[in-house]
Amino acid sequence: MNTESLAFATPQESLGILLGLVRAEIVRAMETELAAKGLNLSFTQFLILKRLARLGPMSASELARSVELDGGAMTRQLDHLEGKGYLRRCRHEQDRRALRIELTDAGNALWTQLVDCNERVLTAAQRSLSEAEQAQLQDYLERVLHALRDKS
Amino acid sequence: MNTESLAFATPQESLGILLGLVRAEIVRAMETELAAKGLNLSFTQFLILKRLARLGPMSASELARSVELDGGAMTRQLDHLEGKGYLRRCRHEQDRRALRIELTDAGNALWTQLVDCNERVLTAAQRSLSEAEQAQLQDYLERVLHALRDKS
DNA sequence: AGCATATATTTGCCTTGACAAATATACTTG
DNA sequence: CAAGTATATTTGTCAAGGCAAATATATGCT
Repeated sequence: MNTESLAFATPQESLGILLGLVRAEIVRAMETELAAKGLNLSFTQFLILKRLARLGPMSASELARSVELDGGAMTRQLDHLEGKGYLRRCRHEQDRRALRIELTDAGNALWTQLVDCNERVLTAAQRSLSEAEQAQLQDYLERVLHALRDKS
Repeated sequence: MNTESLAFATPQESLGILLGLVRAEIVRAMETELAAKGLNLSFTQFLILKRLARLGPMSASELARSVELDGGAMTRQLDHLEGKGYLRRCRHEQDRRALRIELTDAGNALWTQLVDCNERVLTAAQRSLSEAEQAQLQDYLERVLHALRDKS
């Protein structure tokens, strides 16, 4: 180039941008890991599977809320994941409006692979932070989140 | 509800999700602030204007890289912002392929309003963190970012 | 100079996610 | 119980962004 106005990188970013950059890198890294295993999953799909694996069966809207995904978008992701055979839409016993989304055996099997990817990426991302610092980072982020949500 | 399986909130989220949640809240808050001032700007557009105001004129692709936005998407955002009269596409003196994007007077005037919104949102977001903690959060995030980028 | 390669911008195509409307149930109150 | 309101899921529509192809320049090498 010429003017050498290095606009890239991260020169004292404001929080909003910085968060976006970090998140984008994590998403990218995760999807790369997944692709390396021959898995064709988006980060969103990974999150959905993670929730189900961690918290067990739940309704589509609970799932949507927990991942901050729109209900409509969730319906379509469920279509994909059900199509791939990783989960099942069952009837909800107490509420006939709702579904009970549960992992299939294939879904559970898949999860064991995903744990791995997840682990590797998070470890790599935080490798320059001590255990204490990692905990602190998490704490700070949670406090920021609460501050934004409770506009008290 | 029934089962009370509180899947919402933020019970020990992994970094990826947490970052997404925080960022989403910041974006939401910023756009709300903007709308409150009668401004119809997306967070992305805000970022573009911010870059130009802070770093001065630069090419479209420098701008795109610095906001982590795809080149094609940038072209379209520039269309919008130029249409609203906030910026101008000029010829780049040294490189006839490139553009020199610069703020118009209206764009600079707008920026003085945006600084305000930006300030308010970031202050609110970090209000439960001390100055020292805010700096530390920034530092941690930058370290994570570097760790992810330099896969050394 | 001639050619191959790299970069800047634009455009077309496609996917994702937000929002709103439609439908089916649930819940709440008079 | 009936009416009104709230919630769950699905579908249509739209805007935003990623990717690839097209075009115009630049740059580097021979």
